[in-house]
Amino acid sequence: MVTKHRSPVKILIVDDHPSVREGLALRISLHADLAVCGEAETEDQAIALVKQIGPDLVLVDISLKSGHGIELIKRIRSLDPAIKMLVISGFQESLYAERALRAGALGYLNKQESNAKMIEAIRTVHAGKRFLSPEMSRRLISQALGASDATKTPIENLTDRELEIFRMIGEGLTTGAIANRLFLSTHTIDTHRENIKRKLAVSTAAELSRAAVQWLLENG
Amino acid sequence: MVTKHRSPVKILIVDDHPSVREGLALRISLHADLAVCGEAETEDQAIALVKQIGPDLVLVDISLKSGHGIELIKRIRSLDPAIKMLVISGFQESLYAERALRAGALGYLNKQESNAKMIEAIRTVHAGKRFLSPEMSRRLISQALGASDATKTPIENLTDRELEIFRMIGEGLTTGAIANRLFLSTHTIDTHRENIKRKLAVSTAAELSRAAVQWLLENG
DNA sequence: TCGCGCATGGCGGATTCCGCCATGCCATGT
DNA sequence: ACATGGCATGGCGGAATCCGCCATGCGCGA
Repeated sequence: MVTKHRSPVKILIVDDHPSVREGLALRISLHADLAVCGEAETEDQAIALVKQIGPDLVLVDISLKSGHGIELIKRIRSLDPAIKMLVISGFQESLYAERALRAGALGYLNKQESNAKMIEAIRTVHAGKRFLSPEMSRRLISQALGASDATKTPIENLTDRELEIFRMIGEGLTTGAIANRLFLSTHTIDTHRENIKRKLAVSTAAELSRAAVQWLLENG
Repeated sequence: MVTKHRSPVKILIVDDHPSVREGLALRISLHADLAVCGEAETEDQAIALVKQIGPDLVLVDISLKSGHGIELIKRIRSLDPAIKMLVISGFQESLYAERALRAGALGYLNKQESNAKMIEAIRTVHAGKRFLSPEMSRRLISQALGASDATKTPIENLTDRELEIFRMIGEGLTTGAIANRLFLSTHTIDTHRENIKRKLAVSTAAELSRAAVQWLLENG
């Protein structure tokens, strides 16, 4: 690819909170080399905009209602691997960060970070380099070096899909409601519930619900 | 121009996400009759700023890490009952919303709401009137029309037996397990569950479970 | 005495739970 | 190239639960 000298980086913002989107857009627009080229509220909106305007970089809020943004990241990567993605999140939990990075994002940023840090992250990711918090880096490195099991909680052994459903259980959704929201059979949700229960070592639906609500309150 | 204008409403924003604060501040600053006079990240910071600058209205994110903002609302009201408070939240959960309103907030707004809605909420609350979502209003009204005492929290309207069962639900016990422990028929537990659901204004078993776990975690 | 809240429990249909199995996909290793 | 294994999807059948309705009895206050 030819390096572009003057045209600003086209950035697409994906977040389901209008206030967050506006805040991010404002902060970005203060820099001449960056330009917000669109905003999306949902995963489908985001995909449509990616196809339509072909952004250079997508800023994804990982705490989207459906799919946690992980699915969105996967879809964007499969659409165009050249598009850089930076994940922003309110969770300090590395849980989502690691999944997001594995799915194709180049960087991970906490919402609490300063404006300057965010701009730095955007520029770093746009240059094709990873941007991680020091603690994230440390954790991933130590994990790569071997001692992966010790630091993992049972929750981290859940697959992306399982975690998504686990969160919905924690939000108080019924099996049917989850199936509807994900356009899946209730049998599928049943199976996922079964697998989650096994991984978390709980035996009844009531215990599963309790674990999900508790985890969500502590980590959401 | 020699217009005789009222001084703008002084608004203090309390939220632990800088990006959310900036987004809110931007949206507010577009209106001449409103002015952001300060931002706080923590409960203590908020109290200090309230004492220092005496805002007309405080915008509180209910999902603060410590105290869920409820304690903050109580403290501000005891400092100066004239200060209006509007609660914003990413969650539609009635448990916190209702507590917030009872603690002294005048309005409750979901983060997903449009800019116009938020400005409307701010002006309504500043005028000393309540601002609630249709959903919240419906719940509170149906609750008021029920046989419950509106001056108490929903939980306090539970009978001893109901509270006992509510706690067990929160511990993750199934209907059958509760029946066994109390030497009662499962039908009896069913009826109690039904009555508890009505009093707490929730509609499904999943929501009941969520409310029970949440309440148990917050109260011994 | 009358009513009302409270605890108890039954009924029937809808839904969910639970363990089991099957298929298809894809990444990984040999 | 092929085997393996993890992941997502979803069907089956019996058990349990949920859900709204109703009924009984008891105690307490108007």
